[in-house]
Amino acid sequence: MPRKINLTEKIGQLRAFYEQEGRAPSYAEMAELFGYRSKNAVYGPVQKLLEYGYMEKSRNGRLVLTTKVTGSIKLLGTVQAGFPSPAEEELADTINLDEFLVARPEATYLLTVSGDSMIDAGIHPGDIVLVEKGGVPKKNDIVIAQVDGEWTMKYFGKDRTGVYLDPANANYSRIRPERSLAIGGIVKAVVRKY
Amino acid sequence: MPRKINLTEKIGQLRAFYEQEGRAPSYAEMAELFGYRSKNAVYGPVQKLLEYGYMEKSRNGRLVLTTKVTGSIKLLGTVQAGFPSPAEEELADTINLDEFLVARPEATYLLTVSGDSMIDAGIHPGDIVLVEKGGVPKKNDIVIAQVDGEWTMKYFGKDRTGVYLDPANANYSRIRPERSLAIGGIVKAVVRKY
DNA sequence: CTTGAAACTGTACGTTCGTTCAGTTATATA
DNA sequence: TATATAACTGAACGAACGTACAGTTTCAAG
Repeated sequence: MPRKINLTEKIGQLRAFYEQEGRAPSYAEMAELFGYRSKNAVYGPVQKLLEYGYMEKSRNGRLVLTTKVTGSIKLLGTVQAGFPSPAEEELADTINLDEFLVARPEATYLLTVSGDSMIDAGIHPGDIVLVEKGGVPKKNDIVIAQVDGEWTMKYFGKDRTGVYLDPANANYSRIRPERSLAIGGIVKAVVRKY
Repeated sequence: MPRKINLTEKIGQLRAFYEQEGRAPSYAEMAELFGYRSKNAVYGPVQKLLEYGYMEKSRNGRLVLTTKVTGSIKLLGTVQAGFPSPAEEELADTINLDEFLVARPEATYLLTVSGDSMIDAGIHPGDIVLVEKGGVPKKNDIVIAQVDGEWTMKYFGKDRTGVYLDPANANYSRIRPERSLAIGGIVKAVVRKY
């Protein structure tokens, strides 16, 4: 039987290297990083890392680290089921919030929320919304819209009469555009920072 | 007077390269990317890009792109003031949500919220919270805590009697740990994806 | 038009890159 | 203990790398 190679440890070392250098190590650097005396020795582990999606090969043969290594947030397997104990450490992939939240980077921008018209949807003043331009809004999507010249954030809706916009706040009421309606984008995510 | 070089265009080209290759281009690749016939010609622009923080030099002389290029969300200058028109395009740096939200990557993990005990704070079931371990909670911080053996998310508080935990839901009431209290972490951000 | 400064070209050099190959070492199973 | 298998070493190769330098082109100010 072949010897066992500890991938988890190497992933941690790659993570440390990336945090310092901002790039993937070369084969020679990996040899040093992993404690080999020959850079040829890393070909095995690299093959495994490629297979499991921790790195990819760029067009010129150079290696590139993926989100599973470069992401900044640990993804704990037990998160969903219960709360992980603070003692629980080690391994686990990392995730990148951008890739998680942003589908079309070139069409996405941020807005800081002002006003409380969507507060019953859990969107508070000061929150940040990720808005994606160019899509076609469906019923109950939250949209950024310019109604009769004024920008607002509302639930999108449509019926026989036409398009309407609903607030998520009992103090405001449904809006029906009289002259013009422009959709600035669809709200894809809300972020609140404490 | 020297000729003017268009940095904005080059940043866009770098962004496109990074999106495809997942790494920074070499000097030769930059020459091709920017339309120069000599890779020496890129030294000027690179100097500017370094100066303005769009790239950095790694230890071995290789270039590394920064968040301003690799980030996935456009940062529009006019966001705060009004809503940007969908037509508005071009330039502007990009931002990376991870760097924006996560201060200590090695101590941060994600939790999916279950239950409605924090709903009045705009934290709904299914939302994702970023939890940072190891800090000392202050009054009104939202914490993940294990009280008498059970994990909950609550507002943290302290008075003469000791530590207490407040829900953000009128249907629940203040909790005072009777036997044990363990702080699993402090909630640093809330993310909701639609 | 003249001129000077910067942008740009083309070439060269030593280093590091990814890759290959022959040979050695280590270890789990028989 | 013997042995097969994979891990690992060390050396070699052409290609690509970052850097340096001398020379040419470009363009705006005088």
